[in-house]
Amino acid sequence: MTADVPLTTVARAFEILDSIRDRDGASVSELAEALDVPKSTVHDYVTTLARLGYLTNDGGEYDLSLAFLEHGTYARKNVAYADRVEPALEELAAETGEIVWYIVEEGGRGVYAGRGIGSDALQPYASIGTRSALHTIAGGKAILAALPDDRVDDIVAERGLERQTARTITTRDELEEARERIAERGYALNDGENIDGWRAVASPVVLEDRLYGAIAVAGPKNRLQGEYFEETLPELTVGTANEVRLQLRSLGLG
Amino acid sequence: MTADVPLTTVARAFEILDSIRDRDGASVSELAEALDVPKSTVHDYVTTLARLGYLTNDGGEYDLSLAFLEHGTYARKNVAYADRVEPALEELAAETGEIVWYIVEEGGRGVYAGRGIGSDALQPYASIGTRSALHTIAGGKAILAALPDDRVDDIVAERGLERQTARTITTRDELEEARERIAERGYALNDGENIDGWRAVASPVVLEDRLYGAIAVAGPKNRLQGEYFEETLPELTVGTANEVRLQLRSLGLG
DNA sequence: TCAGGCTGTCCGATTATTTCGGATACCATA
DNA sequence: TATGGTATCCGAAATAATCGGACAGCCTGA
Repeated sequence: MTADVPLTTVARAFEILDSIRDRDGASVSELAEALDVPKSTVHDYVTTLARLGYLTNDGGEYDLSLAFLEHGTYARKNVAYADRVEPALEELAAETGEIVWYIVEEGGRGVYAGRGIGSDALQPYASIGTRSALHTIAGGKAILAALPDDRVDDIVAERGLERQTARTITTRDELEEARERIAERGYALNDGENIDGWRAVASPVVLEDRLYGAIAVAGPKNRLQGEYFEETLPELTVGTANEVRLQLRSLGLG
Repeated sequence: MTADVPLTTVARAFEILDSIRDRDGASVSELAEALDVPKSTVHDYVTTLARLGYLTNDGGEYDLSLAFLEHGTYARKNVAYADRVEPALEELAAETGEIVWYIVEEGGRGVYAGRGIGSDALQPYASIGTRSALHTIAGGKAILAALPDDRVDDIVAERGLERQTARTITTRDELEEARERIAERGYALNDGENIDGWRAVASPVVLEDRLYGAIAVAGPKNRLQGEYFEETLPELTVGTANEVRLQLRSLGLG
């Protein structure tokens, strides 16, 4: 049940936090039942977490506090450099009218770390912090193409290649073929592999052999098609990825 | 050293996370020295946190992971309803050209939970998740005016009224006077009480006796002055607060 | 190539902490 | 005022965290 880690108490604390999030807030009894742990034990955890400021307690209903936002914003800035990337995302969003994402790999999954919203953008299906399987999204495929083979091996071994739609890449052969084509062209395309009717174009951000993430433009199939989808958009996306690369270099990274 | 809570192990885990954040990433030895804890103990903590996905480990350098972003985004949506508020913030930002914030009270402090950026906005001094003392910011004063007296007593007892600039409110009498004026007018003004040269106007968002937060417009003193600062901006801000109130009501809250 | 000094990591007995049933207190609602 | 549901408190038993020390890995400079 609890992960096999040195400190089981810490693992349980985060398990409880996860459970509270899944349930959109929860009471002591609710958690005790859900996790099959005595109420008194759950009580120890939630009071500790509440006193530390990581849980709010609204009349016995516990929920995650905004303290996570503080840590999350820090990680976005200092680990993903998303704040430095966002101006370029906004630019590309303004040019295309679509949603633009900055995707970062963490733990073998793709994290949506930055966003730009264009004027024609549809309601986004993800938000900052959302995680997706790398092989199902354009940005993730761009990242997989830029990562060394053995890292890809590890990721596929750990996370698999789960199907999301009829078009999802599900075999290692298909993935390898895609990686080669992406590496050759410098950009990745996605045609309904994650969500039916959605397409995307993505380009990796690589600086001095270090992969930072990928820039992705996403939109509905009826707008992203033909030459625009296959040539214009890739060109723009690669251009933005380059811009971001230079921006990161100017920070002394790489 | 460690807070007086039922589960010291959990407190120590978060202490380590805080310390890593303060140091902008840290190694085992660094943390061991800083916290005066044996290396082996620190090692147990960081490996646990890393295996749970809350720390990244880049060649012995540990740093917060984007997992906090996931939790933080959740809290922003489900605890603060910031995503529902942001369209109105953007509107007000577009109208005024300044930065607009949605401030929420948590643990006796003000948390910047949502943001809209106007076209003339200067580089913001805060970011999403930043916390400020309530009595030093317009949004915080609006919140203090809307909270019941005994809650304010508790907050002042816990957090005090620390001075930030020459103009900061530092006595309970001044605060009480401000609260009355704000409650009467429906909005709060800030004139360099947090940062010299910055002014702000804020209005609380109250729905069926429940206080959700406050809308604040902030900008440089040379732009926010005279009738515009004292009449036009308050009017706009109160209007937006109302809009947000209706938006929250339509969600079935209150 | 090797030594030195710095890391991170592993181990296991000791020790301190967590655990959990049960008792109690609280707070609605009927 | 009783009732059924909560949260909270307590303390002995059991378990998990702790920490010194041993080891391994990795640079750096000779």
